[in-house]
Parts: sequence; structure tokens; C-alpha cells
Amino acid sequence: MNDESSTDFIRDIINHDLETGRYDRVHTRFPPEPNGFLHIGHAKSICLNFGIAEEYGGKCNLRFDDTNPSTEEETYVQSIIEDVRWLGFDWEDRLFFASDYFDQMYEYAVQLVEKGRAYVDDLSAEEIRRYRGTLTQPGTNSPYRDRPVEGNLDLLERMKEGEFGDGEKVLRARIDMAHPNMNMRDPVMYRILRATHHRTGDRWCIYPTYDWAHGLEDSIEGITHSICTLEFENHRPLYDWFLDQLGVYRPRQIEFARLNLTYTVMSKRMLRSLVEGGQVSGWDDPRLPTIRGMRRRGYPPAAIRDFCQRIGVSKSESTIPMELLEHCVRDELNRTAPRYMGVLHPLKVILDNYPRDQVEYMGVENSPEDPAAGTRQVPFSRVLYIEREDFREHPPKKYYRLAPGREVRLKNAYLITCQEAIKEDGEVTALRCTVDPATRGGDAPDGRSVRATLHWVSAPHAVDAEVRLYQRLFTVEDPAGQGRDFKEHLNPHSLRTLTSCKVEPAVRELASVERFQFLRQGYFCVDPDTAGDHLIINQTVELRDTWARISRQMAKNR
RNA sequence: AGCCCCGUGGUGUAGUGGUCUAGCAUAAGAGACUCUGGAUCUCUUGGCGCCAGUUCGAAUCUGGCCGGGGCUGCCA
Repeated sequence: MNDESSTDFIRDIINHDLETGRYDRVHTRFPPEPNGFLHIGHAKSICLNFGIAEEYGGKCNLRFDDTNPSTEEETYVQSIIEDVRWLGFDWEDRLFFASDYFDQMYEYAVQLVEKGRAYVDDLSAEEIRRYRGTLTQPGTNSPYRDRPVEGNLDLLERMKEGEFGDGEKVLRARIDMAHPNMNMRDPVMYRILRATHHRTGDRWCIYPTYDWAHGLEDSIEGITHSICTLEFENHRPLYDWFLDQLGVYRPRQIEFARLNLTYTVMSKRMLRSLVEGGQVSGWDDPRLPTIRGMRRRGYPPAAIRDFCQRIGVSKSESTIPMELLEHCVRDELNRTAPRYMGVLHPLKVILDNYPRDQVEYMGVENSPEDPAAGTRQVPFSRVLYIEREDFREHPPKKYYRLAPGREVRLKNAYLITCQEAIKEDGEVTALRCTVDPATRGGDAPDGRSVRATLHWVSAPHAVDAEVRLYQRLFTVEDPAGQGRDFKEHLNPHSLRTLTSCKVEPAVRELASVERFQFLRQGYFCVDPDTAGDHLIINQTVELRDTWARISRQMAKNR
């Protein structure tokens, strides 16, 4: 499918590597750190890595980068596994952990020490920082930099054996303290850290830093193309240096620009802060761009994959409009979601000329996009609910829904005419209407047409539901980049809870993962908070609303 | 200030010296159709950061400039 269309710069590089024989296969990996939940930015990386492997008939590993036990936990491992799987990808038997390679990494470190390419440093963290110099000034050599190999070997061994306190010593690469690339100024390879690791327990008290470990992990697994984000570009020379010094297999690292989305935040720190600060209900709050949040919101995995495909991949930093994600969700759901009727803001309608105790069952197609989805029977009776917005006592221009004296169609039911609005204290509380019995099913025998078709729910059959409506979490496009506390830009209306919604009975039977359309309203799904009779429904995304746009324009022109 | 990266319609991407009167998607605007003011269909608006150079020919190659971003954790 990608053959006739164009490729991105990463696939160009891979094609080139395959043609020139640098590699004869493609093996990628997705390497999350188990210290948080995955979000849409990770989805981009996941789709890239697994997608490329699939396209080239290669493999993609899922590998946890668990080199820092002080922040990492087993629960994150489980949630990440779940999320990647939910997105639709499979790593077969290739689930790995950086911690699986701790012994090997230590071996490698000993080799570097033996070659005089690494040394144990007694400087404190603070001193190391000072000795590093600045962006414009070269650093200074540590007084311990020229320790003899034997001494280093001995000290490293004793670090490992736990003879020293946390932070007392580190192992450093011996490269160049004047290097213009700060990452090459003798980076730390091992730190002493007494923390229980989620997999290795208390077996180690020294842990490899990311810079030391990451390239080794890719090398050990025989990764051909290590795809990562832009901020690691300056680290690539270091990874290559380590691998070259060791004389081991070298993957090619390719960096791409991470995803930014408007009206949300993507950094782990900010997401965590929202969760812990109680601004959202948890990591799976439907307003969050986390995989779990989007899942609970009702975003289909196929839509997320489609989105990741459409945004492409490049090295230029960009921000994608949230509208594109929503477009992808609508696009997918339009094709796949069955239609139901639900009234969010109920307005009672009494059909004066309809027999009091009569109930008819109307045949309704489940999906106009998919005839194979079949039909269902929806009860219709003398008292109904329609949407409050679908009636106006004094209809504005271009509004062609219900108004006194006006005729509209009730979807798959009858044409009705509004005779009178019943008011209490100036507010419309109910409508008295009449049906044209000759229009059962929704078609008029005389061929007359009506402009509007409304959704409805039979009052005696209606099921009560709580509906949660969501809007963007922030009021500004780039809440993280405003120079102030990003929480100042939280949208106070990001969650609106409607408690007296009336939905057709069939909705009660829907399992919590199913997604559906409420006709003319948008896409929704049942929230897992649903318990017993208390039905809770999440709004996934609104339908495109032309009338809303028209009325907005009219308001502006006035 | 040193090192590294990036610069194509509003947004995101394709384009690898002629076939570029610069493609696609999205957004916006207009219309058609419709038992969802949904979907679908048609049309319209809108772009190669700048300046030199190489060349018969440059979005594409070279140089300079301008603009944006990253790098000074024992985080990843």
C-alpha cells in the first residue's frame, strides 16, 4: 500500500541500507521506560516501529528500558503491555527488559576499564557538574581521571559489591572533557543506587545510566534501525563511541520529531501533575491524550493508527491540530459504529391524536453505512422526548426544525406538527403535537417533504442515563509553552455531566467497550463506571455540526 | 557563545535537477445530494524563509544570511 505512495525519510534510509547491504533485514523495537502510562505520542512511535517491521517483513521487539529502579514499577509494565496490545500490535515472544542485560553490560564496562576507556570517579554530583564546563567553555579533567586500570577495576568491583554509599562514586567513560558535544565529556556509566528493582530485586546496587545502556540494548538484540526522538540526536556519537570501543554490532539510530497536539499536554510530568492534582480523574480520564484515556473515551485503535499514518514522520518539529485526530475518529466510527437514539436534553412531546395506550415498534436500520448491520425495533408511543434544541418558539432564519405550526419528521416514525408549546414561568416544558397517521415509517404518501428529521425516544420506554460531555482540556493551543503554569489554562468546561438523559432501551444492552452513534449528536460509548441501573455514557466526539456553524456565523454577522 | 538539527498553502506532509502550470490530507468557503444540518460528491481559496552562485534548466545542488528548536541529570 505504501509502494505506490511515497515514503518518509526513515523508510528512505532503510531502503538505502537494504540496497547497499549495510543490513539484510529490518529489526526495530519500541523501548518504553516503565515509569508512566503511554500516550498518543508513544502511539506514533509504536506505529512507526511495528509498522516498519511489518512492511519490511521484519521484527519489532517490545523492550522495557528499566535502568532506573527509583522511578520504575511493575504496574507500568503491565499497563504498557496492555496498551500496545490494544493498539493492535504483536511482539510475539520478543518481550525484553534492559535489566536482562545487566550482567552483560557490567562485562562490557569492565572491558572499557581494561582498555583505559573508563574510570571510577570520586567527585560528587555537584563537582562533576562544575567540572563539566559550559556550552561554550571546555570542562576540566577530574583528578581521578588518570587512575591506573588496576585501581579502576578494583574500585568498580567494590562499587558493585556495595562497599560504597549511594552517590559516593561513579564509573565514567574516558573520552574528552573539552568535547564540543557535552554528551562526550566523560559521561557517567554507572551510579550507586540502593533501590529495589522491579525485576532484579536487590541483586544490584549499581545501575547503568541510559546513555550507557541504551545503545548496548539495541546492539545485543541485533536491532538494525533504532528509531528514537530528536533529543537523542546529540547522544548518537556517544552510543556509537561505546559500541566501537567494544567492537560490537552497531545498529543505525534515526531520530524523528516527537508528536505535539494542540489543546493538550504530552509530557509525563504534566500528565502526572494533572492526575495527582485531581484536575482529572486518573490516567484513564477520557480528556487525557493517554492511550487509556482515549480508550475510555471511545477512540477506536484503528483511528489512532490511521492518525499516526496520516501525520507522517519527519525531523521538523510540528504541532498537529487536535481536529485531525477527531477527524480520524469520526471517519472510523462513521463506518463502524451502529446508530441509536438518545436525547441529551429532553423535551416532552405529547401526540394528542395518537391512541393513549398504543405502542408501535418501528424498524430502524442499525447503520446506513453498513446494510449488513441489520435493523432493530424501536418502541414508539403517545409521549416522547425530543431534543430541547430541536424546538424553537421563534425560529431564526435557516432553522428548520420544530416550531409552532411546523411539521418535521421523527426518524423512521411519523411526520408530526407542533400545535402548541406548554409553558411554565415562561419556559417551554412540553409540546402538544399531532401525527399524520398516513406517514408511518416517515414517508408522506403525497410526496410532501419536510426539511428536518429529528431523533426521539418513547417516554415510557426510555432508559435514564448520565452522559458525560467532553471538550478540550485546555483553552489555549499550547498550554505547555505559555511561560506560565500550564494549569492556568485548564478549560473549566472540559467535563459536563448531564444527568437526565433519555436513551432508547437497546443502549442498556451495550457492553462497555462498544462504540455507537447517537443519531445527530455524535459518537458515544458506555463508561466502565456504569453500575446496575445507573447507565453512564461517554461522549467520544461530536458529529460535524453544520447548523452550529451557521448559527455561529449568524451571531457574528449580527 | 560552542556543537547539533529543522525551514514547501492556516496545519501536517509528498517532491531526490526538466515530466512542478508544485501532489495529497486536513481546515476554511460555495454548491449538489440526503429520512442524521451526519456521510457522500463537485468546485474554490491558499505554499517552496531570504540573497547570491552552479546549470540550458533549481523546491531539489553549493555558500551566506534570517528564523525556529535541542544540548551544561549520577532522568530517559
